Parts: sequence; structure tokens; C-alpha cells
Amino acid sequence: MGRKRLQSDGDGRPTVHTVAARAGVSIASASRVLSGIGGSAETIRRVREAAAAVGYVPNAIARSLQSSRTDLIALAVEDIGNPVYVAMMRAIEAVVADSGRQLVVHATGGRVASETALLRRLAHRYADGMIISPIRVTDAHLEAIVDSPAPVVVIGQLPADAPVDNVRTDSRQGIALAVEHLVAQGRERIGFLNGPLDTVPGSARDAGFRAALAAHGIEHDERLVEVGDFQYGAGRAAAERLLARAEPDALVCANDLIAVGALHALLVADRKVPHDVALVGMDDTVAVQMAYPQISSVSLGSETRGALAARLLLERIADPDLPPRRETVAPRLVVRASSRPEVNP
Amino acid sequence: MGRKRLQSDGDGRPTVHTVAARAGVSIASASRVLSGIGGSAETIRRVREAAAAVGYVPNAIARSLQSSRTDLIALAVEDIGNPVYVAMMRAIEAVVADSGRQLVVHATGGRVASETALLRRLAHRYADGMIISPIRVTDAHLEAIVDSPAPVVVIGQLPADAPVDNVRTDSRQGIALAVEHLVAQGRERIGFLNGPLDTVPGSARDAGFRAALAAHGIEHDERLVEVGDFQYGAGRAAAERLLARAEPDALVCANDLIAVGALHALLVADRKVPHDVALVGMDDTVAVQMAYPQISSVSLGSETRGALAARLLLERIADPDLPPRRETVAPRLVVRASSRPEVNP
DNA sequence: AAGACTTCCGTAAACGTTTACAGCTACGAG
DNA sequence: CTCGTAGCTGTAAACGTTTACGGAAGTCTT
Repeated sequence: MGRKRLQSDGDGRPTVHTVAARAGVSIASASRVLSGIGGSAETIRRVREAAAAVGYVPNAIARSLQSSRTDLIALAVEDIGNPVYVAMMRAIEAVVADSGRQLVVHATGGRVASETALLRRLAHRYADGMIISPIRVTDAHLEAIVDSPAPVVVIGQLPADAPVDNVRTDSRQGIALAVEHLVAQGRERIGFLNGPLDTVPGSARDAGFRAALAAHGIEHDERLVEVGDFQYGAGRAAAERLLARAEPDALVCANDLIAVGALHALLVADRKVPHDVALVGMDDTVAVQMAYPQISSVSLGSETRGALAARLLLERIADPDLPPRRETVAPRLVVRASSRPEVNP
Repeated sequence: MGRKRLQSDGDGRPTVHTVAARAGVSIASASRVLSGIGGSAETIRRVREAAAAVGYVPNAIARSLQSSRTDLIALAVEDIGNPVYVAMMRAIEAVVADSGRQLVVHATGGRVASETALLRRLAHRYADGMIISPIRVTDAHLEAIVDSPAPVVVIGQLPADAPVDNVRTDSRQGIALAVEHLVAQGRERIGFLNGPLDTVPGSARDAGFRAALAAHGIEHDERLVEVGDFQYGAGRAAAERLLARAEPDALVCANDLIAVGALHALLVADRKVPHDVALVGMDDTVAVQMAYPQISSVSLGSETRGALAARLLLERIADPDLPPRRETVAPRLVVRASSRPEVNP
């Protein structure tokens, strides 16, 4: 028999043509039965039987081309190993999987070029939409997001007038919660371990710390502030530097990894936590729950923000004409042993 | 002008037809120029110009349909929040991104049904291949993997004769390394905190522990063994139970989360680590590096295994006729303060 | 100067699906 | 008995791309 290399060819994976031929119906009828719309009882039976017999499974790509949907959702974060992004990713994955879609992850390394490149690639329609959590927001970002032909939801701070779906939290207020909690305990020399000031979270937290001190009539003392990366090692080193030159009775940390690093620096320096120095982190990730003593932390609702962002995105995909929305998740202080003297760790 | 609703229609996103029309060439020429094969200097110039003018960006789906490639790689793990899978995912993402592809992640929750369902969905060709790390391996798994029309690489133990690309480690030997290290220090009552015995890692580690004890002529003492989940809380609880009835001078833990839990149980029980009790974990994740004191751990090369699996998969995609391959990553003990008395943490 | 070769181009088919449209049959109403 | 309607069905076009094939034009060899 001549190999005509037609769709209904014998070898290769079965297509709707194969099924139709075997069932003795047209591809239209086969397709209708397989998508569950219409067909006489007899046709349905024959098509179902044929499909089962040849092990037919529809081709997702061809379907996508027709419907211009991929059922994929992209997520772009700086580092998929950072616990706060892991928490977000988990929450997002759950929502996305619930909607029958799948999650594509990208690690951008925080590079602006790589993030804008991803946004441009979205135009290829490889995904139905994207959730992005940029650590720095440049004009290039904003432009790429606004111009994107596919829906984008941003997790993080954006200019107030940006017409972009946006989930944010108020880390300034989060820092205020931490400071307030420490002041209420009579702490007077509150240190601050921050991340880079040229990042969105770093600058917000810096502003929050200054405002919170002012609100309680405490003077801002440069010697009680250190800046490093948002990492364990950097936090530990920053705490060591700070302890070498000052005597804080409390430390506020810009994220949990810094807080764990600070805890270890304190233990090495033989400061009792919380007796000598109270400690508060930020993000409320597993990192502080698995520290000993457990570290108090300001929850910025990573899971909530992730889930919310995913839902916003799904809603916008369903209805692209929605007005831009902005959701804010309130920070919440979770008090643990590291800042609660009266409780035995 | 009548709206003919053709591909080269004015509205909507530009396609290769739009570009071709604007450049005054056929779609074939346009496509060739855009894929960088052939074309006269003049044609190339005109097409490039037209593409830039209309902001043409190729449609990934249509290209996939034609080439039957999606440039997506799927990864299925039990829980994308577990640090050992996070480490793997990071390594895999790096290799996958390097090859110009993207990573689709799935959290299976360890459910066999959900894993086999994913493997079946692979038949839809939504991804070019899959890396899966099942925590339990059933016949249903094996069948689904072998039957899969798209390449699959398994991270984890498989029956020796399974014709499947496979990256494994030897956690039996890993446990042996830990026991040997402790015995060499003169530890005599070595406890063991394991995960569920009906999982692949759980049973392998149990066998490894028994063999290692036997190799050193130590009797297996039920009272020094506890079983729980592979989680922090379960590990802490298991350690508490064990400490309540026995006096170990060392603890081997089946993974790092259990080890961190055990560390905290030991600190609460006022046992000095490592003086009273030496502690060794397994997987060598950030969890033990961020503990205080830092915990020794047997590295099973999560990153290496992830990267290796990704490379095996890419190679098989490039050449489906390769014979099934099996790579083994040797375990390696990383000694830290929790089992090195002489060093100041 | 004629044939062989090369280079470039356009037509059209193909990937596998969904779906608008029209034709067919069967049935009930008048 | 005829006509309108309803329900199925098949044909064919469409989604946007790549590519086999044949024709046209130009270059080189003899």
C-alpha cells in the first residue's frame, strides 16, 4: 500500500481523523462527540468506542491554535528558592491547578532585561497570562506590562496611576507593627537590618522604620541600622557588624532570612533572645517557624497575595474588559518566642 | 470594504500574512526570512522592515503545531514547598532555561492517581517531556511511564529492569556514611528518626540503617527508632517520644526537616548538641545550614540529580532512540557543628 | 551559445482541531 | 399529501506557521 502520509495514516498517534474513520463518521461528528456537544445515540456510541479502541487523546496544541488559549499561566519571580516566593508559588499553583490550568515558572534573577524579555515573549501567546513580582520596578517594566497583549498581574508596589491589576501589601505598616510591639515592651534601642535601598521592598521598609520611630518619638540612630542583602548570610554579617558597635535591645529585620541570620549572630555573641535582644522578622515564612527559638514575624500574607493574584488573573482572562483592580493585603504581626519574654520557648 | 475575516485582516495581531502583504512578498518568503533561512538581500530587508513596522511576533502555538514541539518541560513533584524539591526545581529550571525552554511545575501531593493522570496528559503533547520524582512507585506508575508517548525521566529508585531514564542516589549508603561517621566518634547508642516505611525513601533508609549497624556489630534496638512524616513537626514529635524512653548519644535523621525538628527537641530537653547527642540529617538543604548549631547532613546531590535529569531528558528529546540510561549520584557527608565536637559552632 | 547548476520565489499542502453552513432525513401540523 | 421544522451529519474553512515542490531567472562551464 502506498504511503500517502495523510492525517488518517496508520502509524503515528491517532487523531480525530483516525477515530472518525474507524467509527465510520466524519471528523466533524467525531469532534462533536469528543467535545460532548451533539450527536445521535448511535454516533456517540461508535465514536466513543473507536476513540477508546485506538487510545485517542486530543492534541492540546491544535486545540490551542483553534481556541487561542493555552491553559498555561506564567509566574515570574526573582528566585524560586526564596521561601517567600515558594509560599506564593504554592498558593498560586493551587488556584491555577484548580482552574484546570498549569503553571509555568520563570526565575528572573531580578534582572530587568530578563523580566521585560519574558513580558515580550508573552506576546507569542505561550501562556494565557502572567503573574510577575518584580523586585525593582523600572519604566521599562511598566511600559512592557501596559503594552502586553496578554493579561498581567503584578504582585508588589506600583505607581498609583498604573492601569495594571495589582496585589500589594503595606510593608511600611508592617514595620510599624513590629516597632509598636517592641516599644510596648519597653524596648528603647531598636535596631534595623534592611535589604538594599534601591529595591522596592528595601526602600519601603526603610521609610516605614523611620516613620514608626518618629511616631513613637524615638530618634533615628544611624548606628542601629545596617543594610545588606535579603539573605541569611548577609543578615548574619549585618547583625555582627551592628553588634560590634552598638547595644540594641531589639532588632527589626526586613525579612525572615535576615532574621534567622541575626538570631545566629546573637546566639554567637551570647545575647539572650528575647531577654537581652528581642527579634522580629518579616514575611512569616517557614524559616522563622523552624528557627529556635521561634522568631516573631510580620506576615505580609504571601499565600494570600499569591492566591489573590491568581484569582485576579483568572478573572481578567475570563473578562478582559474589567477595569484595573488593586487589592491590598494588610500585614499582621505573629508573635513568637523571640519577642515574647514571658513565654518559655 | 467588506470584512472578509481573512488572516491578513487589518485588525487583530499581525501574522506572517500581514508582514508578507506589507513587504509585497509571499508568506513563504516572509516565513523564510523570519526563520533566518534564505532570501535575497532585498527580500530580507523588506520583510524585516515590515515585521518591525507592524510589531510582528510569531505565534508559538502555530509553530508548535507545525513542529510538534512545545519547548516546555514538565516537572512533577510531591510538594513544591519541600526544600529538597525546591533545590531540584532550581537546578532543573536553570538547565531548562539554558536550552531555551520553559518549566511547567505540578504539585502532585504524592497521590498516585494525580501522577498517572499527569503522565496521561503528557500524551496530549502539552510538553516535550517530563521529569517526575514519585515518592511511591506503583505498577500503575511504571506502566504509565513506559507507555508514555513523550520522554519521561524519573528521579528516584526504580526496579532494575525498568526501561526508563532514571537518576538515582543511594540513600542506603548515605545512611551508612552517617552511621560510620558517628561510630568513628565513639557514639554507641545511635538513634534513628525515619519517615514512613511504605515510601521508597523511607524503606531504603530503614534498610540502610539496619545494614550499617550490622556492619559495625551494633545490635538494632527498636527503642532507638522512631517513625513519622518527613516533616519538621513530625520530626520534633518523634524525637520527643524517643528521648522520653531512651538515651541516645547520636541521632540519624531521614531528612533535614526531621533533623531540624529533632534539634529543637534536643534543645528543649536540654541535651547539648553535639556534646550529649550528635545529630546528622539527610539531603543537605538550606534547612540545616540555617539551623543553629548548623547540622551535619548527608548530601544526596539534589541539585546534581535535578540538573542531570534535565540533561538526560533534553538528550532524549534530541534523540529518542537512545538506550535507557541510569545515572547514580553518590551520597556525600557534609560535617557541621552538630556532629563535630571539637569545632566551636 | 547552449546546457547544467544555483538561487530565489510563490503556490499549496500540512500540522490537528473546531465550527459555520448547508444538505439530508424524519416527523408532526395543516 | 404537502410543507415547515428539528435534529444530525458531512464538507470545508479557519487558526498561523513551516516546508516540499516546481518554475523562473541568473551564473557558470564547455
